[in-house]
Amino acid sequence: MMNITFKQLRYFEALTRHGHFGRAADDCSISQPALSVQIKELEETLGVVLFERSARQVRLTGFGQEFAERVRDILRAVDELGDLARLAKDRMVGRLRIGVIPTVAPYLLPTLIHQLNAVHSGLDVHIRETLTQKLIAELLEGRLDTAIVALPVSEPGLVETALFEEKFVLVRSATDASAPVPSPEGMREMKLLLLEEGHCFRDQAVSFCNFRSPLPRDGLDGSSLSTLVQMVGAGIGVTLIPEMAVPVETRSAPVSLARFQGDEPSRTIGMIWRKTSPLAPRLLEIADVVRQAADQLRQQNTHLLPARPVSAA
Amino acid sequence: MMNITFKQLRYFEALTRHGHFGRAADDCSISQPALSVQIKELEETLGVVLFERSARQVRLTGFGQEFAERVRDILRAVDELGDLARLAKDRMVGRLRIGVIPTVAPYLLPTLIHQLNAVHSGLDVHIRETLTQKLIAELLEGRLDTAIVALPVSEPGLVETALFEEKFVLVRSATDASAPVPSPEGMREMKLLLLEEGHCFRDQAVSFCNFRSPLPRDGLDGSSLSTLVQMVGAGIGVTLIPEMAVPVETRSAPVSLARFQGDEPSRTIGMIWRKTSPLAPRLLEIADVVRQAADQLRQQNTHLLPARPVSAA
DNA sequence: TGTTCATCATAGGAAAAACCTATCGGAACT
DNA sequence: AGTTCCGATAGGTTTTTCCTATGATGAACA
Repeated sequence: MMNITFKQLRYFEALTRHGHFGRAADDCSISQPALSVQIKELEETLGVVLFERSARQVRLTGFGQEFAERVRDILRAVDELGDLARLAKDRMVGRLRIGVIPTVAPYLLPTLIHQLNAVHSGLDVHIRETLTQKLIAELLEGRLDTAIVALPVSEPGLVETALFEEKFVLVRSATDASAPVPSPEGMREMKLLLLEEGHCFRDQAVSFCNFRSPLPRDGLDGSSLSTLVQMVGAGIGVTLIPEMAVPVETRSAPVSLARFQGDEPSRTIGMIWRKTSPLAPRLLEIADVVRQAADQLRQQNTHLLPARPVSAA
Repeated sequence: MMNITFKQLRYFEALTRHGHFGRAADDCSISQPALSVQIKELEETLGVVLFERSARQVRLTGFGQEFAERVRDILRAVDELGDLARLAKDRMVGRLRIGVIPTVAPYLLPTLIHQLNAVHSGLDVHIRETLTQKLIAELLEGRLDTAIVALPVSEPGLVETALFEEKFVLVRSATDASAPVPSPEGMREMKLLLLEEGHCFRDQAVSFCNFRSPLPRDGLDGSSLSTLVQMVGAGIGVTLIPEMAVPVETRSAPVSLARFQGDEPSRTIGMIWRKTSPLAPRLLEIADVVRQAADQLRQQNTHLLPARPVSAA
């Protein structure tokens, strides 16, 4: 036997309102016979008569009344589906799950979240802070919509877009403030404090110093940039941090900052998401917001950063 | 633009369950392309992408998840419509509004309601007791499903079916118990107590006695059979009541009963409903139940009724 | 690195459903 | 009786849905 269709319920509802086949049909912009047939088919499908037709009027049966109440609820729910979609289409709406690496999150997020709320109010932002590898895994599993990491990630299945570049600065004990800035090679002679394994920033720092073989483990890896800077302030060694971390991390420790000469070390921060993500257009907009947030941060912080020494050239 | 259809929602729901176009299509007993097309059409109607398709898996988007929850609710509600109808079809169910005239209601209803509950449990019986004219009006307005009245009513738009016939018996003061039973003509010499205007039973009594002109109003019309019998017991006059009323009404008054000789007065009680009523088949069943109830009443009461005097013939 | 496999999308024609115009039939009003 | 109103029915047309066949793409495999 036939199935109940949505049209039938719409026609049924119109007929309950008008109590008249012709007028209900007009209301539905179809001919009267079309409506008659659909109502009849609905009744046959149900096996129950919904209307009592007399020459004078069309009236709901007892069952029809009960039926009509439920139908109204259903039609309203379906209309709401459309509304929901229309809203989701216009303003960006719903959950947006963003992953961020630990060496970026604490510095970028306050500004970023503020901007996101301003530009896309109604967006429900969820943040996940963890290492790049986990972010990529969660992204691929569909548990994140996008992630902010250091590029490149070169993961097939993901696309990446650059957001900004950030240079690394040298953090030394305050007492070393006037000492010459070492070259990358010179760094090898110094006690360089690094983040734990798994942080991409660790690898970036190591790569800059051209260490060839695995570093001797000395048990001094820090779990955050904050820890590293505190250790430097205690005179244990030197470290690198990204520009963006400067205002937050160097405020409360007796350290001095220095830029490198020549090619300064740096990394590119970017956004990644699944190639197949239907959010892609939205994510491009989000990426713009992130760029603006980073710009804003940079401008606020310029005065805190050390001037770049003029190269000897 | 297209409208959302139930098919689309059904297909959508299947796809959320299987996460695989081919298997979902199987589940819906259609081909994979048919399902693909419908899902795509749904997405286009909404203007929102519901699924993220990758080579490995088909996953709901954030919006899709929200959408899916609502869709599930809607589909369940639609299925319940079918269930509701199936129930209504099988056992007789829902409201049944019965009107009954006052000279029948008090005697028939206790037994009838009991029987109805026994035979059609789940039937929600509403009773309305009032005069025939009002019953007919309410029936025509659709505020009653059927009525139990004295036939004929001869109302175009209504059909009638006979239920049972009931004879009228004479109620006299207990002191008149051995007096001869008067003929219809003899009744005219006696003080006959009647119900108020509007009761069909009044007209039936008057008609039996062959009164030609309007009766002189003497302010003694009773509002119920019970009142009339009490008045008879007080020696004010005589009256007629239907057999069915005997057990209830003559228990507590000093009156005697007598049957008439020759053609006993009587009336036919029947059921009426709108010609157009879709309940007609059900009402025929109900009518049978009423007949059974009346039979049962008659059997219970035989011993209380006076024997019919042998005609002089 | 090319091949195969799995999976979803697209195309074109066929089947089914929905619709429209015209007409019938019954009830009510004149 | 004639007329009007209104819903049901019939026949043919348009629209929608579906199926088979095939394309396209990315993943797994050799």
